[in-house]
Amino acid sequence: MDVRRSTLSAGETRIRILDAAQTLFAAHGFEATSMRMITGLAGVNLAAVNYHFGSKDALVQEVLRRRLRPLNERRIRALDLAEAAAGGAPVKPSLIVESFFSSPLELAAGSDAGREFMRLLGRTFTEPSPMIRDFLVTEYEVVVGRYREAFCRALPTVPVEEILWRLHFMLGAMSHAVAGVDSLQVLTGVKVDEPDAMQRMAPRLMSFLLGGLRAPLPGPDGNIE
Amino acid sequence: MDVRRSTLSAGETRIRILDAAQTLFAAHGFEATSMRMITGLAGVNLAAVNYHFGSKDALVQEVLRRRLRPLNERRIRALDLAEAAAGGAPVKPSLIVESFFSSPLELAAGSDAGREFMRLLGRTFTEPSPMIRDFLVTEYEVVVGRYREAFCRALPTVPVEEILWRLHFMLGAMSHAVAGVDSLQVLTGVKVDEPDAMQRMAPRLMSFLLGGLRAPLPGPDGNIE
DNA sequence: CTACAATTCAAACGTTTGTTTGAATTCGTG
DNA sequence: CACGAATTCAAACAAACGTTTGAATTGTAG
Repeated sequence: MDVRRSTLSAGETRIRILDAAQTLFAAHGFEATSMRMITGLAGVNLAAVNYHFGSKDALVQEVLRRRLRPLNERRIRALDLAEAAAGGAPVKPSLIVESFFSSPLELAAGSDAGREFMRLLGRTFTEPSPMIRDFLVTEYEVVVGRYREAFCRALPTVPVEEILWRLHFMLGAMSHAVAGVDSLQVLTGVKVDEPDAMQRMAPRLMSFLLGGLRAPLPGPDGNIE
Repeated sequence: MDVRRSTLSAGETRIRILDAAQTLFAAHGFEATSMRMITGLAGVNLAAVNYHFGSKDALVQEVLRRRLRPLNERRIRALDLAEAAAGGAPVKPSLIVESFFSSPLELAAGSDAGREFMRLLGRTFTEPSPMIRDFLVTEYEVVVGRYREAFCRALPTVPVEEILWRLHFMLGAMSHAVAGVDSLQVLTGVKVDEPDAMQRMAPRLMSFLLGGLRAPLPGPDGNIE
């Protein structure tokens, strides 16, 4: 009848499902997004998800993996470059931080789909579901290991536990920042929805992270200063 | 048969539901927690939730409000005290930060239930549901307004937008830190589940937040240094 | 064109969801 | 005790969920 309804050009259905799922997961969360919402937005049959991905859980993983894997690969390459440029010497902490955080910030700033995915990813970190937790552990295993080692080499006098705490805090700040967190967005007046919000945020976040990383360690009895 | 099954001493049912719901919401999220799970853990009849709270959404709000309202009231009082001690002069930024963040950290460090609630609250910030978003906006309206004003008075040379960004980042770091974020917890080796994890984390987080707050502002073209 | 594999489709599957009902029970009070 | 209000209870409600089915359609090689 109309322009090729039948011919979805091989793999088109898969991609339309992934795109629709990413949008809806970002907007409503995993649990609150039904298969019918996904297939409805994608314009495909309800059974297509189970045919192409096997289950809803598998679809969730594929939606995340599709963008997260290239993202972490870029992080690895960025660290490779930094370490190569440093010769045998440790990489400067600020450069390590930049290598880790510039990729997601660029992704979020690059396109609507990128911002949408980073918002989804930020929320995914707080998902309690074991299936998602296990998935994230697997996907982040290598990259976190590499960066942890780089930090330890760059800051040999700082106990490893302190480094891990700081890394934990930095991840939280970035994660929340790109996730938008609409509620406090309204309160603080920070509009993360606007297209260029990420470009304006990125340098500010980077400065904040480095400031936190360089902060004095708390004393043994918990005093800060 | 056993010790007063029938006499739940007036209001006991309400509290048992709230406690059970808080535990399950923190463990599985709002959507993934069913009414039958809640009433099952609480040991009450399925219909009790709708009788005492009206709906599941209303229960969610009450679970959050029960602990969040006193928490934000303590924040207000802490700022009142700091401003009174400063006379008419602006309150030191580090003291403002401490006034805002020490209450939730103490709550998280004080008891298992406190840690459980703060974990739930941290996750709640990333909930996309409009009902939860609106609830949070209402609950945080006053306290965020007060602290925003205090920051602006303490840092008159810093543009208000920069202050809001920093506040946004600090909230994110704290939120993620207390929420646990099990996935990266495993990767970084930071165990947030242990009872004394919050006591050890609090001074470290506070130092990180102050370091981030004091970081140099990025240049007009986005350069940090 | 034929035949086989891949994909799409409408329909239905059994469960689980939040909520409601109306009777039974318990509580507070005169 | 006795009464009306408050609460509990087992049972059922319609709706939505993820998934499966088997036939119909489409794509691809021989």
